[in-house]
Amino acid sequence: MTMRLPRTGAGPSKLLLLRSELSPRDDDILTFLNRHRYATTTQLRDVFFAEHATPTAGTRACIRVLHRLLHNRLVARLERRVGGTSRGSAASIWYLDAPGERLTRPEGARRRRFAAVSTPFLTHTLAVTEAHVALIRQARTGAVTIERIDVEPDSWRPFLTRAGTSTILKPDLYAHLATPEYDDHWYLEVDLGTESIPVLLAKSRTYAAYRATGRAQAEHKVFPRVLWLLPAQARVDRLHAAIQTAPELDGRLFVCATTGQLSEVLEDPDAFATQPTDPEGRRKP
DNA sequence: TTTACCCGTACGTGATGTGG
DNA sequence: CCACATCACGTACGGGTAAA
Repeated sequence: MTMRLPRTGAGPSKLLLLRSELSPRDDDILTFLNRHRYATTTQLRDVFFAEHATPTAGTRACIRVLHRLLHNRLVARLERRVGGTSRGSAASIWYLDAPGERLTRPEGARRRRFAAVSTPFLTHTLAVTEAHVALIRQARTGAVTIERIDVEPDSWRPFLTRAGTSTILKPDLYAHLATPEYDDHWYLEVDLGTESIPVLLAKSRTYAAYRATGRAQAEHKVFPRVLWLLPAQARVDRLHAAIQTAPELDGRLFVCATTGQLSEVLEDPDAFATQPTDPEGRRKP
């Protein structure tokens, strides 16, 4: 014989109450964290508190809001070094606590946990978040309009290669951007210099194989270009050369740049293309 | 009038980067 | 290797505003 015990902790009614107390901005912050898993205080400030008079004031407001969400157990905080023990700053890293994850979970989706991850995974995840934040900053200048951004796993596309192998294309980000002249479609790959050039070439071949299926062209009208974001110019040059000399890779598909060059790439993609003629991935509207 | 909240400035702390 | 500049995060504090 068993007895029913009353639920402890935050039950559904309490959660509904909390949801009604959240501002639209709170919802946006939680949704952003759900999509990206992790974000630093600065990243959240740049996305959600950019209208403040000064960055400092935005930071202050951002921290205040995050502390309120922290108090409600909607978000939690890692206090870890960004970029390892020797380099990086002591940024706070925010992620969804269990109630916050439940609140933002899409209908029918499985529960996800964000607390315990390896440092390399965390660093890469934050770098992807940073790329998205950089796109938002760029959009705020008026240079481009963000039509759509997909984060993993929404950016994933399972497919069969010509050899019949079941594969999944896994871009870190998919971005559809618009300028007055062009629609630009990008697959973004964020590299932190931790993988060998042959590994990057193998990933590049996956893009080539996916392109051969014609499915992305059907989805987007063009095949998006692949933008490799790399930590240093030397690595840009190495990957650039490796792609150019790989006979099975179409250089028109790939753009290599450092993370800091992202805005310049968006301004003039052809200047960074591995093979500048006959640009792929953009289409006149 | 009191309270709670929002905002911005000044400043301390701790870390990185640089030049000698 | 050290001194110094620089940067980012967070706290302290005070002004402003709207609701109770």
